[in-house]
Amino acid sequence: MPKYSPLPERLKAARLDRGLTQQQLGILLDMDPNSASARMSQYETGKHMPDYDTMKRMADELGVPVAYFFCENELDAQIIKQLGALDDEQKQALLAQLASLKARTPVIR
Amino acid sequence: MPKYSPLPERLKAARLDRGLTQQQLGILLDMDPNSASARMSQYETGKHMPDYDTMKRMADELGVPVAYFFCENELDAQIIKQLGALDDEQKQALLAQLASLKARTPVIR
DNA sequence: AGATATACTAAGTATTTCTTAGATTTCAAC
DNA sequence: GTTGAAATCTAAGAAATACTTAGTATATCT
Repeated sequence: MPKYSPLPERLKAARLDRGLTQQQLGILLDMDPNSASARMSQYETGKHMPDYDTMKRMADELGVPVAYFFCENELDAQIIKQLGALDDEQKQALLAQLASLKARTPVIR
Repeated sequence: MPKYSPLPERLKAARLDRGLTQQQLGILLDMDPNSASARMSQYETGKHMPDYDTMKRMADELGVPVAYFFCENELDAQIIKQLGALDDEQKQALLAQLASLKARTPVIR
């Protein structure tokens, strides 16, 4: 029974970017230090799924949006990760651009 | 005990966009018709959280990425929903634009 | 008011995650 | 290539959560 979710690979990538061990990250998320390692491993191997509150703490600690964990391909993942760096004004401009984009390619002026 | 997640409001918005009742959507997702209504209601009221496989079927049926359910504000939600309409080439261009964007506002040329 | 469609909820059952206690893997130093 | 330590992983019972059932509540017609 292969219960797929993209979270394991996204979580691992974001954790390694920060140079943290599974246990270190778990402890930063206020997990019991005795179970932090096991839990984080279960998440990264896809054995178990964290609840939303845990995902939110992970995301905040790792500097990505929660939505990042649910991107099924690397391209979407990179884009959504970059979104976190934009302010609302920039997001508004981007949205307007996307809305008006039906066949054109976005470019920087 | 307020266990927040953005999924309920996103799910409801996407479902209503499609003009479906909770039960209709549940049945489209292959749920037992006898429990489809109760389950969908529990998701939309935030009582329970669906597993990934269920979220994936919801997303496909409603025409949004799974990541859409995890956007905490309307702006991010709209942007991520629009992302689904882009092909890989357009996404690559967008990513390049975001990567080089540190203070500038994106525009269409 | 009555009928119907839609949404919601309590409670028990079923299923999943979390904790515990270790086993396995990785890897640097010797 | 063996040792030791750090990191990751895993089985199984305890704890928590979702799913099913059966029904209640709410809204909208006629």
